[in-house]
Amino acid sequence: MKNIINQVGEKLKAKEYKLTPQRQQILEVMLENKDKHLSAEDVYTLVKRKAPDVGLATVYRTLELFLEHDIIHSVDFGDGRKRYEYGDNSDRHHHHHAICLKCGKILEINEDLLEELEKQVFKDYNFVVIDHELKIFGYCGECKR
Amino acid sequence: MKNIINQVGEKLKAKEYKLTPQRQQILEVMLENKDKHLSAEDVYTLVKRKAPDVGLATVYRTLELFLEHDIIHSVDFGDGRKRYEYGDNSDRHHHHHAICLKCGKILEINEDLLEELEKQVFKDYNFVVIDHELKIFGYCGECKR
DNA sequence: CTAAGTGCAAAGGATTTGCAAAACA
DNA sequence: TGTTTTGCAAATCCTTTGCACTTAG
Repeated sequence: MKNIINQVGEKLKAKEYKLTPQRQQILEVMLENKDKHLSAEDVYTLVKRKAPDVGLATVYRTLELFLEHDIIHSVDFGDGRKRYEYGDNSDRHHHHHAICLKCGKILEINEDLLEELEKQVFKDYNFVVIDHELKIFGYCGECKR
Repeated sequence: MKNIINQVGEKLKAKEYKLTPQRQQILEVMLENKDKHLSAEDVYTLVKRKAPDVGLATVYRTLELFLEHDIIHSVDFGDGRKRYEYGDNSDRHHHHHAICLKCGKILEINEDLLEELEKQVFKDYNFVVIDHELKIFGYCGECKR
């Protein structure tokens, strides 16, 4: 993980940004929670545990910065807040979410099931697909009866 | 259209709700803009033209009511506000959006391209699909070069 | 040293809510 | 008449911004 932090540090430095302790802590939190979908508030709470002095505004500003540099990406489950995940957008192309309507659990669907569909959209609508975002709603194994 | 308004009126009355003039105006606006994706503010502006006295809160409350009764449904393009369309959720199942990254135009993709995918998600993840929502990002015919 | 980054508190935008007045059934 | 519904304004929630202070490089 140290490795990744350094890599990201280089990535930022290359673009005239500083890798401050706050940014590093926020990055660590994102790395430690790769599988979660953290809201800004969640990140704030987690970072506070390591560094009680960080401000919420810094968290927002840092997430925005990471977003611009494709260090993280954001998803929106329609619950009124953005959620963030470590990893760049190219991952997202092959990574969708199934949201359980009963327990709220979110499954990662890690296949790209939409290649065929993209071709079809191009053919039928003359629309060049760059990215897509798919949310699936239903019942997970535990909640269906 | 009168027809549809009456139908919806019955639908509401059957459930102990009243079809007030305000609600009727809001419904008319939704019907006159089937193809658009109106925000609450948009609806408010349009309704004001017919009935200058309606309040924004009433618009929000009415949209919420219509949503609960499957008269309209909502979509979220991630721009920080909900958007509303006439038609119930069963339409949505066969109705997706392609969003142009350059001009912002939104194309309706009116095919269900995801039947196969639903089967696969059930098989691979033991997840019963009730609904899905697909957003496609890219360049429309006019904007691609 | 000095531009970039920070924390705080205040501002912002979308949506919700409390409440007294108004209106449907 | 008795609930519902309304309009208004205030409140709320998430996010952004202004500003004086601090810090990384």
